[in-house]
Amino acid sequence: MVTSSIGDAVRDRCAHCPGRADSICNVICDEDLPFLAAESARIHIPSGRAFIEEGTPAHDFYVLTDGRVKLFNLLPDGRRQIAGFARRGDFLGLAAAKNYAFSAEALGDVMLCRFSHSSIERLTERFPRLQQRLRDEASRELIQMQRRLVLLGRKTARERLATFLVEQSCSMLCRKGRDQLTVPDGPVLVNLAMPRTDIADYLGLTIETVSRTFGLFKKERLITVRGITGITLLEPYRLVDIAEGLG
Amino acid sequence: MVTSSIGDAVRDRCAHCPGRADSICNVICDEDLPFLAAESARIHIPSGRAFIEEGTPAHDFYVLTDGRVKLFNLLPDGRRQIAGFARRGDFLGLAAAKNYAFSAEALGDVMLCRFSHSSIERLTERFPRLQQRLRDEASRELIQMQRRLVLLGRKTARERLATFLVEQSCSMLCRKGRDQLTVPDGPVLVNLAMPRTDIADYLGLTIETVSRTFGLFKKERLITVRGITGITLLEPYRLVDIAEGLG
DNA sequence: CGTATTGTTGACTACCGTCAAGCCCAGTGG
DNA sequence: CCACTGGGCTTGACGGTAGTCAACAATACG
Repeated sequence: MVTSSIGDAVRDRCAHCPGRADSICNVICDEDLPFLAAESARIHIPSGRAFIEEGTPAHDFYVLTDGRVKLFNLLPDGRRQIAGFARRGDFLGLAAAKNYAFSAEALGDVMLCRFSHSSIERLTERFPRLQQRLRDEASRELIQMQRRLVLLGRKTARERLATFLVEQSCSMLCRKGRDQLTVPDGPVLVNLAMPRTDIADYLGLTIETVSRTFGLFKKERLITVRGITGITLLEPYRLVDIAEGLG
Repeated sequence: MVTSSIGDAVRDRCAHCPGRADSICNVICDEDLPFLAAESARIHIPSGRAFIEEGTPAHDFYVLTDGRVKLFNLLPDGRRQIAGFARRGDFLGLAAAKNYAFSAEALGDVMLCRFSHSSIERLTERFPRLQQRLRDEASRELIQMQRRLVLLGRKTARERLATFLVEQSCSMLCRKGRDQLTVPDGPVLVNLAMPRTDIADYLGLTIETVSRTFGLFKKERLITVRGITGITLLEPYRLVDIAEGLG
């Protein structure tokens, strides 16, 4: 594959995983692509389909190459907690021992790259840097988890929704930047692209509370809403303050 | 070091980290102990002392060789969320990128083994199995985190405290078994060994709610309390049901 | 255009948080 | 030995935030 810049070279290295520049496949040299291809399989998941079920034997890892995925846990009576949303380039399956510790469902159409655990073993043997990448991925997730614990354990509904909006806007603006809550001074358009039930189950609230809190934000001129999923953050910095409990 | 059984051999392998049989040091062969010793430092932390502060540059990993540690995050106004409690054999510092994503404080006297990041690099180069161990450690933590999200996002105060008690009893009974909520049929004695504020901040509740819920459990003959920290679970299986939302 | 699904709004409720008083117990000093 | 003190825990009264239930509106879809 001929490329003109380092950025492109990295991005285009793997035909299976064209996502993030630091995606799993990009620790691998060009000449090894056939080896990589032999160890993975491309999979298409239609919208709404679950493809990992909590408690089932964990045989595979996945790299999300296109679309979005929600990861969640259920209580026996049906209460649901969404642990997070995965995006293009994300690695799925680290939160598993013998069995998966979560369920995963496509949010819209999804393309995945599947690697069996034994494939990953072979790949890490051949590409030691991959081990490091996996550890970094796990660290990144652990950091996010800590923030989510604070959100669910100690924040009010208002703070939770503000956190969510800022988080979403960060992840839209820049893939790498979503780990810190930095936003521009001016208005930001965010496309939530998920129903209210998902927002509620992610924030540990009910859809009614989510709806009411959106209403408050509108009334306070913090956001404007276009349709259902199109949200414009009018004063992102104020939302950041609210998210941190300073608003 | 002369040992009589495989179990002892594994346990005694590392003079620094005598904890779990699968502790970080035990991927290392006997003859390499001097190398390991050169890469780590033993540290004593007195009760109540904080030794990792959220947001500070992350230079080191730690292995907890004795005592207990609480890991937590703070909001600017002082609200605290305890993310978890580390025990002998646990690995600390994976939830960090450039900076630590959490603070850590000794719960009672603590002995640590400190490894700089560069030490870990050298160690993983020399002992590739260590990479695998670190990944496993991260996976284990991620699995726990998922359960904690459900607890904080979707469980009632009653369910949270029941979960906590079962969790604690599991971790007391068997170091490895704490990932599943299996308890004996008969009464179990649990020593909480932490103040109510810590329980509250771990469960996302107030100390008053924790206290009241303990009171309810007593009244329902689910537990008996000796002093402040000595709890006997009279019907562990019923507590498990409550923890899962079935009680 | 009609139906179904999803979202919004309102009235009411309940769980848990807040505030305050009192308790228990350990440690201290008279 | 006992009173005193202080910190952590418990208990009670009250209030607020978010949940529940229900009706209605908006949107999607055939």
